[in-house]
Amino acid sequence: MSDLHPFRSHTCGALRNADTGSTVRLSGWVHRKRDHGNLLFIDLRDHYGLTQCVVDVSSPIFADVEAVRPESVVTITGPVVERSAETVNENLPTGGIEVRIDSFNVESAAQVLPMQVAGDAEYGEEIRLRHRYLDLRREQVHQNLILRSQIISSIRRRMTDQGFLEMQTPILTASSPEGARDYLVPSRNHPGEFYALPQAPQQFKQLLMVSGFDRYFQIAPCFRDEDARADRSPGEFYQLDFEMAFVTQDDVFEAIEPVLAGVFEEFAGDRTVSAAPFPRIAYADSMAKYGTDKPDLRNPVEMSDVTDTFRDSGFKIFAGMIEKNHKVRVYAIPGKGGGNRAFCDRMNSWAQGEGQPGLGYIFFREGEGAGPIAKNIGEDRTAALKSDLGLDDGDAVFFVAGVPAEFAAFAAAARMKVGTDLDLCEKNAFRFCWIVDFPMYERDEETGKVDFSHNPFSMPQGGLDALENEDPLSILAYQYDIVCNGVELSSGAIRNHRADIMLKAFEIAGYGPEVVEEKFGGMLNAFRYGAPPHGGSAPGIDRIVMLLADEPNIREVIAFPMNQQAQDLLMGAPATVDEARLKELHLKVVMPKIAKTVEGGSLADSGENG
RNA sequence: GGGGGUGUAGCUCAGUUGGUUAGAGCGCCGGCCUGUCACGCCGGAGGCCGCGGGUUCGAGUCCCGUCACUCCCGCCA
Repeated sequence: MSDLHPFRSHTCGALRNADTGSTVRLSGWVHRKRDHGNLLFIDLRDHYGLTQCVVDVSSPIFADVEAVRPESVVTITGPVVERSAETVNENLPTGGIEVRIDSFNVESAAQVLPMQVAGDAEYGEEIRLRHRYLDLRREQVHQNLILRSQIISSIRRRMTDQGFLEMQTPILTASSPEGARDYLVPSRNHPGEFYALPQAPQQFKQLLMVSGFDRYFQIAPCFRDEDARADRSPGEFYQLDFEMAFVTQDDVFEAIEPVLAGVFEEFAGDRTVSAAPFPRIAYADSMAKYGTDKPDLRNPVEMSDVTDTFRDSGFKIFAGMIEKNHKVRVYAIPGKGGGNRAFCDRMNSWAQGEGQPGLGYIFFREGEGAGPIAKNIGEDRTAALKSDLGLDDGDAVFFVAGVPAEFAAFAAAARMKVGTDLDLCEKNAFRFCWIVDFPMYERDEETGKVDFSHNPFSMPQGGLDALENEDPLSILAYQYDIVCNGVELSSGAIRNHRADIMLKAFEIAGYGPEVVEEKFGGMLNAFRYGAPPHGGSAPGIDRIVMLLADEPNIREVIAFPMNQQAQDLLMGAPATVDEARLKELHLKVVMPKIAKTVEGGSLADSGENG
């Protein structure tokens, strides 16, 4: 017995009937205790599994075992015993055997737990994050993190196999051009100056291309000081950041499609995955068909423009809108199998709940269209709609009208509502697509100013010539997103590698050369000494894991996430620091003045003594 | 910065029209139990009903404010 390892000869998932008779040592957490008074079972758990251990009252250590609390860490030594036929547990890989507890050592006793590890009770975010080490012992999150590790390994292998070099770029750096707020780090040696944590390694990876490395990737931490969402981790997240030299947009797609398709296939289980090449959808087409640039292609419903059907029609609301404003369009959302008044009414009241005046519809039965709109536009137009949209008796069609940019979000939601409520969506599938041909610029509706619609470092289609001679708002960029099941996994671009084109591109957005030189001078200069045409992308690692783990919240696939207020409840971050540290960093804290009404309506002084 | 939801025992939640002593399950403590695997049975402890104000004879419940958490919009690839 003394020749056994001090902690374990086997893991808790290892023992089988063939081990019967051997003396083993196991260490792990007390998962469950079943105390029968004179007979006691412990399910001992470690990373690898569960093993039932047993002791009865005849043993001198019975009282010790009886006293141990769940989640204490213990070491158990004893013989492996085959279970009798009636007591075999088919649900456990180790269920054919049990370990008789001959010696029992408590390595670390657990206090009463704030949350239980065994079982599948639901706990609030706050308690889970505050005691994340307990939460991470639980089956599901533990499995998610194993999956995350395997996915990242798989990605690394696939990228390396394709000739990409994994390289590291600085964490303490200067502000990058992503457009989000930076996290700043004060400099001790340079009073009044700050480093920024990278929002993405954007400029560095481009500089690596200028340096001649040809194919780079990194599982890159990215930092953005913006508010969180269920699918957006606060503060920091990881991207599969990659860049390639001497490539066209198609070359980038061909390089990354097999990586993503391969990773998804490897971990999809019985779910199906789009085969490469993924469909490529122009931004404008995506907005017209799906109302969004992140279409969920599991939903087969596609919208179409039926403005002409309503122009000068008897349905005066739409006809009037069309006449008044040439930008107004009417989109049809077909609903296969939704051709009954109950469903159409339900959609209509859903739309009202969304803040819309309602949702117009026609449904088809007994060879004709029913509902107020059908009556108003007449039989001929109704019949034409039916055949143009490929609808049959038993189907419905819904209409949204207005300026497309304004109703897109609602139309997209209505499309998804129709698809899910009529059970039209594909299940157990990952459907990828590329969204391409994003506009280079957009007009800010409030200021009227033309600005970059995406990353300012994208190459405009048509190059310098387009920038000099075309309406900026009509210029497209070599800018693309990859979308899976309605989740935007990444955006990327063929970059602008020419200083002259870049200066012109910024000029159109209202930034003079001095601004560009000041903010991006390093990269601009690099482009003046021979830069290869290059491009890349950066799929979000957390979102890939989230999709494959089938989790609705990104915090379920991150080991130690912050809460929605970007606080780490476990480590206590952010936190105040000593005055001495502030002084060293040449910082002085000015607290916000919070106007707080107290009894007499006077101001509290809580903000004054920071 | 804005909107919705939630806040009651260590945890998850119930709590009627405002009504007298605020409940359940899990956990915890004690007792019984030698084949359980969500063990079972009996008993017990445990409450600033988020906090502050108000209405009322009376507030977990109604009103105002505030804080926290969460989801969404803004923001953000």
